[in-house]
Amino acid sequence: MPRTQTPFSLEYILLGLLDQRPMHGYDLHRKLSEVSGVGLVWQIKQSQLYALLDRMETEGLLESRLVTDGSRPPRKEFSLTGIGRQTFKAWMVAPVDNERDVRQEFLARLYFARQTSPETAVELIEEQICACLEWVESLEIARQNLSTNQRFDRLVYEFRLHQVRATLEWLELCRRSLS
Amino acid sequence: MPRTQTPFSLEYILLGLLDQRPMHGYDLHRKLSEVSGVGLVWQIKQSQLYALLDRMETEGLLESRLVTDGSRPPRKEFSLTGIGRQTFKAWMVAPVDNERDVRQEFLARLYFARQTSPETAVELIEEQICACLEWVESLEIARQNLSTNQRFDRLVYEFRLHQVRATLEWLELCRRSLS
DNA sequence: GGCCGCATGTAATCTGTTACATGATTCT
DNA sequence: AGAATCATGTAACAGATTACATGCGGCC
Repeated sequence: MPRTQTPFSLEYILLGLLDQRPMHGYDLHRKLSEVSGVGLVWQIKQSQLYALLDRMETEGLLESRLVTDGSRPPRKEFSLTGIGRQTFKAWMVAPVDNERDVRQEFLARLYFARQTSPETAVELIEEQICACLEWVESLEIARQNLSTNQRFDRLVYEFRLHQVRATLEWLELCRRSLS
Repeated sequence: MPRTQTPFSLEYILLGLLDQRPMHGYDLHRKLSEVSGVGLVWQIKQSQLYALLDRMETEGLLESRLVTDGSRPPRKEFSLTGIGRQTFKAWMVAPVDNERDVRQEFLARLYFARQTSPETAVELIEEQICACLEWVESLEIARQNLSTNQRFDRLVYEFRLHQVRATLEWLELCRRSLS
């Protein structure tokens, strides 16, 4: 059964982790609870995790097999299907289209892109730089169209410009660190 | 009946708008749909708005009276109670304690603080600057404690530092524009 | 006659959180 | 003996979004 909805961010994180190696729920939760790697930018609650894995399996993104290892509790090991892998790759190489998505979503994509290959990461970074430059441009236009009495609005646009410019500087830094 | 839970952000926005003058639901929605003022940093769906106003009234933050104006549909005009006003003021003057809350939550507080008085706004800004300086400090410590092979983690901390420093620069700019 | 603005809502659904249930094994 | 770790879940709820329902008055 093919899926109708597009997956949301957390689903891609799980796809990315399972693309590296098959894992069971507990493993995934541990990985996302670390204060390093993806765990630094995204966490998940155990209850949500198991529900999500179930749903992703019925949606055809994952497949599972039961692993019984001696005396330990049986584990349900998940791995990517073809569609799952394809869906993940497409997500990973695309830049985010909103400034507020840089903090979590872009960092997550970068995490996986870096593990794929330096070239993949550099390409992602460069596309994100392009997107940021467009944001700067439209923010500057919006700011210029304000009348002098809209002082608060000006502060808001100024804030966003500061944030995007800081993101741009950081992206340049990332690119340099990968060459 | 006194309320047990603390209100969340959107409730404060509504309190703030109703502190300026009593309004009915439709008015509030229009105000938050403008691409200027608070509407620039926070929006609300009509359905959520009416549900929220109901809840806030039963919680004792608001009171309402029916206004019938000739042939037009009757409106339910809301205004703040004493507790409502008190709750709002306490929220408005406090800095946010997480970097990701600057984008919406701090900007909203600043919007209302500026309308209260320049002094209120300056005080809020200065407290937020203090909070930012602490974030910078702990981010720098976290970054320094990384081993050289945790390159992704370093990028994450570097990103957050860039964002907080940009926020700091912008806050200084805000302060200057108010003196 | 039809559409837009005014004005108030209900119902269903989605993502995510909180709290709880269960049971085995390993560590102290 | 008791606590922590391994391992999988269920149930209830909260905040927010999407879609829909209703009805009046004024304008083109």
